[in-house]
Amino acid sequence: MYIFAPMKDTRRQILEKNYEAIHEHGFQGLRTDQVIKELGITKGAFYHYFSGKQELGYCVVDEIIAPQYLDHWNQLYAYVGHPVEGIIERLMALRRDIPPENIRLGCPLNNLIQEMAPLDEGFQQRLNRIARGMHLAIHDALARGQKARLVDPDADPEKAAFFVLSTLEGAFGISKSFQNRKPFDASVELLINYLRTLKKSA
Amino acid sequence: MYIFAPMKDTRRQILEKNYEAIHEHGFQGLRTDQVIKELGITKGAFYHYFSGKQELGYCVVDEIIAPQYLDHWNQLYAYVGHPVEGIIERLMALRRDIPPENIRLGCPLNNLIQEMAPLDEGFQQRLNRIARGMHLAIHDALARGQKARLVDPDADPEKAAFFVLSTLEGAFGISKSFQNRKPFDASVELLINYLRTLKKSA
DNA sequence: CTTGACACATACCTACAAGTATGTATATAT
DNA sequence: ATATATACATACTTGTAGGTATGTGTCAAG
Repeated sequence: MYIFAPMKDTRRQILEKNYEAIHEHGFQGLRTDQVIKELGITKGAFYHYFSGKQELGYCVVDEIIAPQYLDHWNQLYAYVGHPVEGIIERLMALRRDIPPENIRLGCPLNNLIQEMAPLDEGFQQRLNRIARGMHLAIHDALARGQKARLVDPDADPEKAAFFVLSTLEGAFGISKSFQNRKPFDASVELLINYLRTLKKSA
Repeated sequence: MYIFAPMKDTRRQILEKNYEAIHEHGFQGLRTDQVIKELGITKGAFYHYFSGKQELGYCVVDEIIAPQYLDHWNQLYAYVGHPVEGIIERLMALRRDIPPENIRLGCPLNNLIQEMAPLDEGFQQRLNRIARGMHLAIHDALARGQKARLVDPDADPEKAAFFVLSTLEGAFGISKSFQNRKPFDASVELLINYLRTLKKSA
């Protein structure tokens, strides 16, 4: 399968550099020629792999952003132990591994949602598919916990999952505004406190 | 002071239409000529009142967005009663009065922060001034509550205020992604539950 | 009554960013 | 050996968004 190596390489490079540029300037602010220059390639290469800017954007979402987020949260399904602790562990992993870049530039997923969701149906659907995947993973974890009588039966897994998502994405946004990770850390900390209250005190 | 009436009118119209357009397309996606056309005016009028697109953006933030948010949250200082109930009341007012438009298009403040904060120092400072104002109002309410022994003394007003802001802005973002107000309502509901736990059970 | 400031209107300019058309080297299949 | 597909490179086109330059009507003050 050597044959496909060079193709995948160039295409992947285009995707990744554009991903970074989108993270920095947003999709509307993305200048494809600029990225092409930085990569030391030409328009020929770009338009050989992508029909245009829009399709490139879709591919960045599908092939770079979606796997990142879904892989992270789908690890909940493999977590052994109290489901609530699983969610907490995912949040702590996030807080631990967050690059300073993401404080300055925010969460790539959140950024794109805020910018593109109302403007482009294709973005909207792709981005919401990711959000739904994250919501489902958290929802399922809590529901499993309830079945196993490990989670407060009065809790509403759907609402709680929305709450977690909102606070998490909001935490990125507020930290970006303050250019400081304190808001992020504080929000995640209090979110974790809330999650602990869902553990059945039995 | 009749003299300034016609001036203020046109300028205000330009500001408000552009505010709406920014809400819809973002600042980078804003097409000033388009708005000029819709208003039935010409470039002469626009550039008479604003030196360019950037200054227009700054004025929209300062003269439309900032007052909206700061007026809302500064009402906390006038609230008589339990400070935590004051915050809850502000959240419920928000949930009650939120136009469907803001579910589709998101929170104008949050949108601009995510889009412009890392791109333009002027936006960053102006937008963060608003966020700091909101944070301060909530922080002060909780601190007053602690002084009056109405709020759990172990609570951290600064962190709690960040938590409220994160969840609230995040709730807008997630609802925008789902094109549905359920995530917003759920997040605000659980946030209110959390705030009640801060009331001293004395 | 005229002079200057204000509040616009009209016409023009131009830089850029997206996209297109076409050429070419290499490799693979037949 | 030749045809065909791949993987790019080069040069060109084109719409447009932001901005400029300049003209004009009105009004108030001196």
